[in-house]
Amino acid sequence: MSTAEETAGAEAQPWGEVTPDAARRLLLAAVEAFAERGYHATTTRDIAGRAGMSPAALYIHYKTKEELLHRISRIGHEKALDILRTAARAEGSPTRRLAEAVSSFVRWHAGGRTTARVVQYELDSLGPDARAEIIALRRLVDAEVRGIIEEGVRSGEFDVPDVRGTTLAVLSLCIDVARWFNVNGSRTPEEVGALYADLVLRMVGAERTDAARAE
Amino acid sequence: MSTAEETAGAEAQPWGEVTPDAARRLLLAAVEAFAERGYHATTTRDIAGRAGMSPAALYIHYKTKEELLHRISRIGHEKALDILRTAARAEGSPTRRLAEAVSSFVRWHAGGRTTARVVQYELDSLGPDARAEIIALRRLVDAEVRGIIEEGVRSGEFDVPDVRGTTLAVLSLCIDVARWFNVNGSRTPEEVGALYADLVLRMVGAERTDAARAE
DNA sequence: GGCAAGGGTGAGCGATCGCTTAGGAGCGGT
DNA sequence: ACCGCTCCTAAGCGATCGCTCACCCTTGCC
Repeated sequence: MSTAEETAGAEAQPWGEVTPDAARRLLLAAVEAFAERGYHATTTRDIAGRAGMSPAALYIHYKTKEELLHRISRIGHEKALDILRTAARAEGSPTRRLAEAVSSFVRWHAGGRTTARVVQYELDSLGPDARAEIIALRRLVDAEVRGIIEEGVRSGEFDVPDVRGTTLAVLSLCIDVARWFNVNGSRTPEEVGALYADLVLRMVGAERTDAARAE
Repeated sequence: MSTAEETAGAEAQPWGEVTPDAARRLLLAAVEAFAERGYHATTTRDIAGRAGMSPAALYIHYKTKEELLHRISRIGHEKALDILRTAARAEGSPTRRLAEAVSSFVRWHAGGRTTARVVQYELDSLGPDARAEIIALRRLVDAEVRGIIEEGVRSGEFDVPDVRGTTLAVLSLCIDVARWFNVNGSRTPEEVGALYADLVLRMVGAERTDAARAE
C-alpha cells in the first residue's frame, strides 16, 4: 500500500532529527491528522493507522498523545525561529531584512501549511508546562521581528509610532497565512511571501525600492 | 414568556434573537465552552452544566451538538457582516470608510473575543452543508471589504497593485485579533482598532489625515 | 543454537462520549 | 377534575476514546 512518495515535494524535512524511523513516521502521521481534524478530534488509532502500524505501536515511542503534539510544536517553533533569525541577522538594511524575514516566514507558513497549522493553532491543547515552554519560544520570535523594526526606526528608514503593536500585527498577519492558505491553489507561497513583504514595508512606512520589492 | 418581541433592531445583545430563554442560556454556555476548550474538547455535559441544566436538556432545544456550533457560527457571521456593511455603506470617502470598517471589525473581534474565536476558528468542525453556508457568508464579508478598496483605487485615493490579495490580508489581520487578544490586558479593543485602522490605511497607500486617523 | 532486548501486534480495560428513552413537575384551558 | 402541552431530569445505551497488557517476531552477539 505504501507509495514511494507521500506528501512529497513542497514540504521540507524538518523531521530529520527524529531518530527512530518508526517514531518519525508516527510524528509525520500525527502532523497530518492534527492539521486535518485538530488535536482533540484526532484519535491515536488514526495516527497509528496513517503510519501503517497498530494503535499500540504509538506508545512504544511516545508516552501519551500529548507528547506527540508537544514534540511537533517545539520542533516547529524552533524551525520558525531559525528562519526569522537567519533573515534578521543577514547583511543589509532593516528594510531589506524585514522584507526577507516576512517573505521567508510567510513562505514557511504557506508551503508547510500542514505543519504550521498544528504549530500555530493547537497551542492550548498542550498542558501547562509544555505550553509555557512554547510561549517562551514565541517571545523569542516576537523579539526577533521587533528588533528589526526598532533598528529601522533608529536609522530613520521606518516610521512606526507603536513598535510593539506593529510587531504584533506583522506576526499575526504572517501566522494567519496558515489558516487560509491553499483553500484554492491560485497563489504560490512565493507570491504570497512577496505580496506580504510589500504590505509589511508599507505598514512600517519604509521606502519600497524595486530592489527590496523584487526580493 | 417573553413580554416584548424584539425585532431585528436589538443591537445590544448579540444573542437576543434566540427565543426560548433556556435555549439562549445553553447557547451562551456553548460559546464559552467552545472558546475555552475548542469544539471537540467540549462535552455536552459541560455545556449543560454551565447552563445549570441536566445533559439531556440540551437535546430539547438542539438536535445535536453540531447544531449549537452551527447556530453560533451563523449568528456570529451575520453580526460581523452587519458591522462591515454599516461601515462600508456609510457616508464619506473610501479612506474614512475603510478605516471605520477595520476599526469596528477589530473592536468586535477584540471585545467579543469569546464569540469571535468560536466563529472564526471552529469552522471546520462543522459538517459539509453547514460549512458551505458559512463559507458563503464569508464571501460576502470579503466582497464588502474588497468593494471599499476597489472604490478607493478608482478614486485614486488608494495605491493597491493586488486588490484581492490585499483584501485577504486586511481581513486576515482583523480576524487573527481573536486569537491573540486579551493574553494581557494592556490594550483596549478601541486602541487595537485605531492602530489597525492606521496600519490598513498604510497598506493601501492612503493619505492618513488626522481626521481619518482619529476616532 | 541460546537468548536477551527491543520493536511490534491483538485484544481489551475502564472511562467517557453523544445521544435516547421513560417519565414527571408545572400550568393554563375547560 | 382532567387533559394536553412544554420543559426538564434520571438513567442508561452503544460506541469510541486513550491507553495497557500478554505475547510474538526479528536481530545481533556469544
